[in-house]
Amino acid sequence: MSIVFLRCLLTASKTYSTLFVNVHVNVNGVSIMTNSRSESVTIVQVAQEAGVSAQTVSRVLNNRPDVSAATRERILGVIERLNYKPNAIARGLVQRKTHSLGVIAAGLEKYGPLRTVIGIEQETRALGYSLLLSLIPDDATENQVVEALEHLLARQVDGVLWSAPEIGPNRAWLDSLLGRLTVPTVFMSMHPHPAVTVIDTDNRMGGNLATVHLTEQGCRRVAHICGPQSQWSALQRRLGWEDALRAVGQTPDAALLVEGDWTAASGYAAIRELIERVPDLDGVFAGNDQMGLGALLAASELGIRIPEQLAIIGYDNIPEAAYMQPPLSSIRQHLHDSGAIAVRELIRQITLQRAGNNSGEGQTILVEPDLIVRRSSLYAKP
Amino acid sequence: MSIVFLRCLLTASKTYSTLFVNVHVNVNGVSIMTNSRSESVTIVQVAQEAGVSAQTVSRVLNNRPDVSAATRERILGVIERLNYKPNAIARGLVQRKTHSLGVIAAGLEKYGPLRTVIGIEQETRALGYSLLLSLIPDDATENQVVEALEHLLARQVDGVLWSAPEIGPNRAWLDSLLGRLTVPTVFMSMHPHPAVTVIDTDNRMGGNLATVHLTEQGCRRVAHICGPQSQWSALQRRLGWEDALRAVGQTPDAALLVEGDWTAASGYAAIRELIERVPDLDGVFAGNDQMGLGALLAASELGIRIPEQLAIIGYDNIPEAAYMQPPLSSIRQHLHDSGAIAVRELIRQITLQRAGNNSGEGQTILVEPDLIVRRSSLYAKP
DNA sequence: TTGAAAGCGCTAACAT
DNA sequence: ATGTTAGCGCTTTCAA
Repeated sequence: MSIVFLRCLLTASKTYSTLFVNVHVNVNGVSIMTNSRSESVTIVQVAQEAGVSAQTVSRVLNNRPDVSAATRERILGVIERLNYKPNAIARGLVQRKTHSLGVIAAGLEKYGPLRTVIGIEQETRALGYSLLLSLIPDDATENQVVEALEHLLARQVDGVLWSAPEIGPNRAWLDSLLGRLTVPTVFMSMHPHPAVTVIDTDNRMGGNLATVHLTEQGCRRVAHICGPQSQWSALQRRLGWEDALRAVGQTPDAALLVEGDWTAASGYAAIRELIERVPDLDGVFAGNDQMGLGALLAASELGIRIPEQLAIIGYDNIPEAAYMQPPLSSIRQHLHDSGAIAVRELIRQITLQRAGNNSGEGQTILVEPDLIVRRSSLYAKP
Repeated sequence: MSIVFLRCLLTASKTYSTLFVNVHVNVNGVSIMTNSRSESVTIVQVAQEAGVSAQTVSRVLNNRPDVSAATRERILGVIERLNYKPNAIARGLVQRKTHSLGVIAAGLEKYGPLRTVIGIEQETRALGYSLLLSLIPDDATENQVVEALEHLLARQVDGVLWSAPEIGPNRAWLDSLLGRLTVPTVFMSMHPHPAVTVIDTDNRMGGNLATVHLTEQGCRRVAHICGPQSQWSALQRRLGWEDALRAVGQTPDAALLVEGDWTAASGYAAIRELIERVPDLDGVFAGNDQMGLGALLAASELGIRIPEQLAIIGYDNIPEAAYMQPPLSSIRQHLHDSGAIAVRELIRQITLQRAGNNSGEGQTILVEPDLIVRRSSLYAKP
């Protein structure tokens, strides 16, 4: 057994081949035979061993009723003894159904997309399906997207979960995509579209909840640090903010809006910008909690007391929000649930389609978020 | 198109079926035929269309040299025209190689495991493989683990990446697992073992780096908030802490050690505990940045100035660390790289095994972390 | 350079 | 209740 230590050379390019390898330690000649190249057991071998035809074994495997109890017992015994496991690939080929779903996701380093994918995975497995994961960059080119999709389709996934942010209002792009979707597909973030099913959280409602909360605290100049406006969810949150301002008779002011990129760094920069632009700023709705964190630090460095002078609320309700200084109010989404709902909806569509009931009609389901109040938003109206 | 709004009933159980459904809006009868149930194109159809046999098409698909340029061109044209995509399932069945890898992962809600999986996914796709994702709980039972594994193996993955924390020092459990691993497997976190390949970051070195940094700042009473000691990485970080204390002539004191569960909440609680136990505490090495965040808040609430009175360092170097109050020093790991390295190593082993060179010998590769100094650890020795 | 035959492991459809 | 036949879409092997 040898132990090798690697030190990454960060100034060089990021690929493995350019890593500086530093061998430190011992080789010792232990050699345990792990797994001999044993050919795996097939249904025919089980059948022979049990003295029946492969078909009968297949019936047992698929829990068909038309097998005598005695035969079933005997076959189950042989299966156990030979440690036989059905080959899902072969089964998928003949049934034209692989019992696998593909998910195209982006931005897993962010809380929302990640939780959604985790919810998707758990429901997928709970329902007996496998999940093929395909990650694309947030700003993926059409080529990258198509490649990721073709990859999943070549694997004969039974359905696709589209968990990447919609890129811009590019309807043409979407249409080209829809043409390639030869299997049922559910989108996780997308403007409602008559031909597609969308399961999402209600970002506009969430943005509204956050902003109304601030105005109710007495804030009169509420800014918004929004996410990239090319992304549907970020756009909706901003509209929710505007709705809330209009509800108190204000016209959303461009000076109150700064676009960030979801990172704490961008939230930090946004506050410095806003403070300069808007001297009487008294509330900030950050489009996510990371940007909220950056806002908290910037305010602290500028000597602004949160929440007495400036109320701040984030979005996502990440676990860390409760431990920021001060603890950050936020909007909780039910991402895990919406991932699970999407999987169920997708499998429902797969089943329907197989039964020939292909409606072709899209449905949009929006899961409602809720407000979590912590100290950062308890503005003390002067 | 209908839009449905869902409000989650959190007091009820978490399953979809118990969600309270609230239908708000419009149905409109747009019905676009998305994808007709077109049977997909097969190699035989391409062959007929091109006036050749299926084998010749196969040769073109697999870039075999023994096809005349003219025939190749013609076939490629037909493939393009019919929009033919080879069926990877059928190919996998006959070749006994699916070009897919399975990853068993846990704890994706934590930064480290997530980045590792992202690294794995990217390298997997870059090398032309698919990735099947199987998540298990951090404290998975043997049954859950076996089920997840069997699931992947039934799908005929060519190899497995084990990215779940080793649970306890249970060698018997590992042996039972190894017996089931009928395909090459690489572990991401595991004590070195002669029969398995392990790609990991050097957590002991990291723990040591963190602690040495604190002692070099002049801290004399350095506590450690460790992760669950049943997990290999947490255990190694603790040993690194002990190494560093011994290096300055101290004997690690049980009073200086508190076990957390990686959450900010546990870091928060740990500081309150430590302050009570150790009045002259002057340094804390938190086993990850979330616990470090909790520690920062607790210290702040107790009126302890960081770093002047108490130096704190975390681990993982999450992006948010730079925006904590004060910015949190940390240990950066090259998780993305180690994920990528693991994939390469796994595919190497798959290739070797197919060539008959099954060494059966394990190798351990440790990627070295490095220290990131920010304000939280700049202790001012009294 | 190309084609015909066989078969990967399994199940659907029809036998009996 | 059980077996036989055929074939999913592709590649391998061998022959031409």
